[in-house]
Amino acid sequence: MPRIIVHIDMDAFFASIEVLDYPELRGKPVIVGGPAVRGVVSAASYEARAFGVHSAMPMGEALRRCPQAVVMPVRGGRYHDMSRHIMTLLAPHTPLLEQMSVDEAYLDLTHWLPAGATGASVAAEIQTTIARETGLGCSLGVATGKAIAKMASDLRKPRGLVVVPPGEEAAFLAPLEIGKLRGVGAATERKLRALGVHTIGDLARLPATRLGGQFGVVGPELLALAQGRDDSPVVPERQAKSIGRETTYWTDVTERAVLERTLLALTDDVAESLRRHDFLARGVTLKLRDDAFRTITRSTTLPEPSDVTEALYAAARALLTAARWHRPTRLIGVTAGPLQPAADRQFNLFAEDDDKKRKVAGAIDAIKARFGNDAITRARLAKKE
DNA sequence: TCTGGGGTCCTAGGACCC
DNA sequence: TCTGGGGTCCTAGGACCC
Repeated sequence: MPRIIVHIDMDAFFASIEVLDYPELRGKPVIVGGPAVRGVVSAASYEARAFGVHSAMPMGEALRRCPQAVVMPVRGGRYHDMSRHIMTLLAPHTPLLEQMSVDEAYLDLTHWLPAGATGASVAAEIQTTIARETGLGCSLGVATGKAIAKMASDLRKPRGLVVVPPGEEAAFLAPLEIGKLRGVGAATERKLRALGVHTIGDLARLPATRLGGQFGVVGPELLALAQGRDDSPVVPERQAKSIGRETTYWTDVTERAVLERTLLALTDDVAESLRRHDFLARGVTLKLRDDAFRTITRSTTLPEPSDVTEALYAAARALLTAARWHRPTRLIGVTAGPLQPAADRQFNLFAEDDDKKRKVAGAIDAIKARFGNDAITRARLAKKE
């Protein structure tokens, strides 16, 4: 029996929420994004897209293309709240609901269709419900697999609904540009075009032997997808594997003390997130990017899995020292991972010190939860008045 | 044009063990 | 004296996605 997978993708999500909250923006080109210097576009309204503005574009370029655009800062908390509301509207349709990001989800309706309903009718109902309950538009794709449903939802934005009937997957995909295939980014697109592959249909017709070894395991996977075979499952709850924080400076930094201070603040944030989600990290990765956009990472395994700032920061700082990094720095970041549930914490004679720090950290977390993040901070991070 | 911040997965070499 | 082969873990980098 063919599966019935629905992909839902909110239309210009961040920008649409800004228009919702500030109705005077309706009909205007709206860009949600970071600062004009070193910022990028997070979302653009369709009016802004008409000028060639799209997400991930450097802000300077976006404003050159559309000087009259209204630029709004990113309000992550607001989008997150809206996302949760939308998921509660999707949940009644199936227990097999996989949230992919703040504005995207998959539903597997194969065994959850009400009598007399079809994938298309449920998708249409979802679109209507979301518009009524939130005032926001979304596009949907219905197909026998996730990747194909996603490509379908992408085809007629905004407020589209595209159904790919079972058996018509390959025909649906064939005319699309090769770069539209999920898993084909800039690098793979370049290599495929060099082989004369310009559309998904070109790839589907390519003899497997012509792919050779240059695409690794993804080669056969891309070929299968191009031919319409798409059987990855909808997985409701995925285990997080890492938690990280990074920041780009307004201007490059060379002072070691500044790098360390930022690293401590980022690590503090990561540790708090670990505790909030009941995870222990087995390792730490430091990330640095220089003024020429060259990025390096350095990672290490912790002596004991941990969720306290002191242990994570000691490791991150040691990595910074060992990296012998003296370049002008534009970005610094720290990631904790791989993760394990805190319930797996081993009794350890040497972990008593950690245990005290965890109790202090837990008390601080509680104060932040009650009075806000600014209520308490480390002496080393306190702003000098 | 001058490139954010949050992630996942794959590759490849070397260490280490049996 | 010079040498196998498999398995697993660790680390660094890169491709990709939203």
